Amino acid sequence: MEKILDLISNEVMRAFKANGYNEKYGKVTLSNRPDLCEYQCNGAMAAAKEYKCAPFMISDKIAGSLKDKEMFESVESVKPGFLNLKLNLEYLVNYLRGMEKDKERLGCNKCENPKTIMIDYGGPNVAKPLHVGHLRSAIIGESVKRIGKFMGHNMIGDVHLGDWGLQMGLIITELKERMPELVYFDESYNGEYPKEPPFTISELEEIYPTASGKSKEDVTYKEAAMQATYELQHGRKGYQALLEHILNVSVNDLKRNYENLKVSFELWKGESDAQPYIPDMVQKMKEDGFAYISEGALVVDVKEDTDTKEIPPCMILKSDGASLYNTTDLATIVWRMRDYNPDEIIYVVDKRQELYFTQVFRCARKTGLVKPETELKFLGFGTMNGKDGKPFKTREGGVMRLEYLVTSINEEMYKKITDNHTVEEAEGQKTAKLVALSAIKYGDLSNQASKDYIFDTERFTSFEGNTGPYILYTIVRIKSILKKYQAEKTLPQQAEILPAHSNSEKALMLEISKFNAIMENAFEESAPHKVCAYIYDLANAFNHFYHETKIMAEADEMVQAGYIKLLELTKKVLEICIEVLGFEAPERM
RNA sequence: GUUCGAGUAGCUCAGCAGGAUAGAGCAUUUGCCUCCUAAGCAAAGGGUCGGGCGUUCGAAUCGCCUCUCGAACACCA
Repeated sequence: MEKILDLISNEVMRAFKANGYNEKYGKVTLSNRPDLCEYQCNGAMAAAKEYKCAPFMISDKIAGSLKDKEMFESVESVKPGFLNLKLNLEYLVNYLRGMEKDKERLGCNKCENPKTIMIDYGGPNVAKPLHVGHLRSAIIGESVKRIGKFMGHNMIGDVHLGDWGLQMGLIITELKERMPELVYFDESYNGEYPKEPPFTISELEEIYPTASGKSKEDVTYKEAAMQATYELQHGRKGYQALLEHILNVSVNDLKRNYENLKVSFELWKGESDAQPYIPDMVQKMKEDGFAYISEGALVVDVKEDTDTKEIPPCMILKSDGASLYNTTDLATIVWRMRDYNPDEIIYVVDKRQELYFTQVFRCARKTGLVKPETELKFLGFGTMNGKDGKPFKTREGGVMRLEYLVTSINEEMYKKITDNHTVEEAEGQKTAKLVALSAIKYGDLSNQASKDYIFDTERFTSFEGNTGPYILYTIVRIKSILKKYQAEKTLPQQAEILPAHSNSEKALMLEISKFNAIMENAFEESAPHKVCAYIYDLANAFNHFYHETKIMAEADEMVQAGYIKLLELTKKVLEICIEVLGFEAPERM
C-alpha cells in the first residue's frame, strides 16, 4: 500500500499545481501541533517568496480547493500561511481495512528491487566468552537484519569469528604444558585423532586467559606460542585437529549464548576462512601497481582530494611480511564477493573503528575487490556505559560476561513477576526470560546506535515508561481482551473496523496508519530506534484508548466487533515491530 | 596538534532536509482499581535547547567563532 503521508501529500501537491504553483510546495508533514491538526503543510510560506504575495493568500486558495476532497475532514488556512489538515474518518478506516486485508505485511510493500546484503555483526573470539562489549553488535545487527528481511531483501548475517592468530597458539601451548601426552603433540602420529575434544568449554575459557597471562611474563612461553601459531598456520596436522576441537567447543557455546539473545547467523565464518585468499589478493594488488612498500610495510594509498584530514594508507602487510587485521578483512571481502556477490556489506562495529574501515573500504574499492556499485556501509555503534557514564564494568572493574548480565536480569525479572502475581514456576521463568530480553534489547535499540548510552540495570528492570516491558505489557493487555472476547462469543462475519467513536480511537488509528512508512524509513536509515519510538507512541495511543473505552462492556455488538478488529490490527503491528527488534511477548505477565 | 562526534528539564533520552506554545520517561506532587491486568491512565511543577555572532518573515535545527567532554589519528584487533 502507498504510504498514507504520500497519499495526502499527493493530494495537496495536486492542489498547488491546479492553482498555478509549483507542486513541490505541497509537501505534507506530520503535525507538530496535534491540538490543531493531524497533518500540516507549510509550503505556502515558502511559496510566498517565489510568487511575491502574502503566504495566507496562497494557503487560502489551496484550502479552498481541498475543502471538498473526501480525504479530509477539515482543511484550514491559518495565520501566516499554515495549512492544517484533518483526515476524514471514512478515509482513514478504509486505509486500515486495507492494512488488515494484507495479513502478513499489513500494507507494508516489499521493496521493488531486493538486494543481497551481507551483514557482519558478531566478532566474538573463539575460546573467550562473550562479554558485554559484544552485546550491542549482536542486538543492533540482528535487528537491522530482520528489518531488511521484512522489507524483502536477502540478508545474510555473518558472525565473523576471531579465530586466527596468536590466541590459538597460546591455547595449544598451554594444553601441551598440561597434557603433553596427548596425541596431538606427537608429530610422528599418523592415525585418526579422537572425536572427543580433550577439554570442556569452561576449561577452555580458563586456559586462554591463563596462557595469555603467562605469555606476558614469560618470553620463552610467548615464543613457544608464536611457534605453535606458525606451525598451526603452516599445516601441522595435530594442531589443526586441535583447532577443530577448539572451534567446535567454542562455537557450540557461542551459539547457545546467541540463542539466548534470539540472535542467529546465517554464516559462521571466521578470520581463518579468509586466509587462503590472502596470497593471490596481495599478489594482484602488487601487480596492478596499487600496493607499494612504505617504511618497510606494504601499503595502498587511500587518500582522496576531498579529504579534510589525513587518511593514512591502508596497510596490507607488516614490515615483517605478516598479515594483519586489514589483510584479513580485505580477504574476507574477496570471498564474500566470490561466494555471495552482495550488493551491500554492512559492518556493525564499534564506532571507534570508523577511520580504519574507511581505509579498508577505499582500498577494496580502489583495488577492485568490489564492484564500483557495491555499497560498503559502516554502521558504528557507541559504547555501552555504566551508570557513572564510564564503560560498563563489573563491580570489581573487570569485563562482565554477557551470560552473567543476562542471567542477573532474568532473575531480577523473575522476582518482579512473582512479587506481583502467583504464577507457576515454569511459566514464571519463561515469562521472565521474555520480559528480560525485551528490557535489554529495547533499552539498547531505543537509543540511536551511533551514540554512547547508559546501561542502567535498575532503570531497565523498573519497567516503567519507555521500556520493553511496557510494550510487552500493552500487547499482553490486548491479548487478554481478545481471549476474553473469544471465550464469550465469536466475531460476526461482517465485523469491520468502524469509523472512530472517540478522539482516542482516531488517534490510535492514525498511529497504526504510519506503520509502513516507519518500516521503510527504519530500513533506509538502518535505524531500529525509529521502530522503538513508533511502538512507544502506538502503545501510548492504545493505552489511552483502552482506558477510555470499555470494550467488553460495549452493548452494540457491531461496535464491539469493530473494536476487536482494531485491537487485532494494533496487536499485529506491535508484534511485527517487536519481531524485527528481536524479542517477543508472553501470553501473560 | 588535526579530524570527527556529543553538549536539549535534576537524571536518561527524542526532536535536527528551518515553521505556530521545544517533547517523552524517570524522579517530585496530585487524582483514578464495585469496571477488559494500576507494569496502566489523567494532571501539575520543572528549559535563556553550552555560549556568541550571522543567514531568514521564522533557528534546538543551517553557517562562522568559542567553551566543555569523548573518540580516532599506519606495523594492535
